[in-house]
Amino acid sequence: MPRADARRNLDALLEAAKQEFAAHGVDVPVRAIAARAGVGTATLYRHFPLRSDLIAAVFRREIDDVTAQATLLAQEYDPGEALELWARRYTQFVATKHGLGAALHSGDPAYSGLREYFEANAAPALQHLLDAAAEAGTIRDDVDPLELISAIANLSLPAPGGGTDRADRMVGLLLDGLRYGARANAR
Amino acid sequence: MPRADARRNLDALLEAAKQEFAAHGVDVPVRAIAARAGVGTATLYRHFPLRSDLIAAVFRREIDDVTAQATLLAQEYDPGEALELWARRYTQFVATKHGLGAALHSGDPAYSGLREYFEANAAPALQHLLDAAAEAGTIRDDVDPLELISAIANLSLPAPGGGTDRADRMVGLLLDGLRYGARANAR
DNA sequence: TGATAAACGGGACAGCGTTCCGTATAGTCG
DNA sequence: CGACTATACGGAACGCTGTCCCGTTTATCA
Repeated sequence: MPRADARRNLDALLEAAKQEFAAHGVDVPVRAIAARAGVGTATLYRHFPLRSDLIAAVFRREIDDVTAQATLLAQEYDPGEALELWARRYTQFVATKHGLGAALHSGDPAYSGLREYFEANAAPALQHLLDAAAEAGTIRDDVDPLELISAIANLSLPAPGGGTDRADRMVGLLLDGLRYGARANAR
Repeated sequence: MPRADARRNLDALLEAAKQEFAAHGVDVPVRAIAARAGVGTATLYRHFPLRSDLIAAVFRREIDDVTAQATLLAQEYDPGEALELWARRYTQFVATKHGLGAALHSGDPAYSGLREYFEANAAPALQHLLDAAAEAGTIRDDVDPLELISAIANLSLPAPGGGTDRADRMVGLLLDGLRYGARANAR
């Protein structure tokens, strides 16, 4: 069992990192995170040997949030509606967390674990939404959740030019594509 | 008129940077680029006041290459074929130049000029291909080249998991989507 | 309460982007 | 052809980064 202060500091670091990332991006210096958490840099590095480990841990938390929302929406809304709502939130999620997409696509092996975690958790949650909607007949049933989630993520990458309008339009188009073959089971 | 040695060094720097970027990614140290070019770091910084300026200059060159290929293909192939071929090469281009997509989407104002250059040059070249193909009746005529080029780029971002298979499949799907409404002019 | 393993803070180190400044040289003019 | 000068040069210096080290503090438990 870890010492109580160690656990306190770990929580403080995760929270401080989340705030600093939101305020100044993932490139914020580690010292700033440690300072906000009220600990020394060595304490940070004891819990997260690499800077990327801390980033991964924070994003893992946020992936958990998104996953949880999927199952929540599935319980409270009609299948088709739940899928639509979740896609919208996911778009917002990716567009907001500026570093996430970049980290997942960086190819840096430091984030391969994060990618696997993402695929292992978010994909099944989406699969559940897709299955329910397909059974209700509102969408086609031949889409791979991993490819769909990846496509949504790519389309949601923040375009420096404008707001999230473009992403919303593209994702809407994608969802219409899902509805296109509903019940028809056409290739 | 600039001094002859200055121009020589500028060319050497661009070539060295291109090679270093290809070999070690865009995060390669400035000193390594200067060393390969056989100049001091100050010389590099005199020509490119910011590191990002050098990156932008190299990518500008490569954007020129892609743009030139579009007009070249338009002369040598049927409209539909030229579009297909160019899309394939563009996919390869984005997938290979690991830093390009990240730079264009980073939101870093240092690259906003690069983005504008890209849009000002590549988009018209693609527009030309699209117009020709639309006139030949092989594709629909209601697509914005900027959105299409952006979508292709996003779908072509290298997926850390596998090769370019996924990107090829997604882009192929997109092109099929273009062909879908050909001559029908259906919304 | 005192022993001790666990955890701590902050300074040290190497490497990065960027700047400074004394030196060398390409281009020009007598 | 040779000297003069603006231009360009190299490399050391600076500040900041991620990461590591080590002497000190503290939570835990007999």
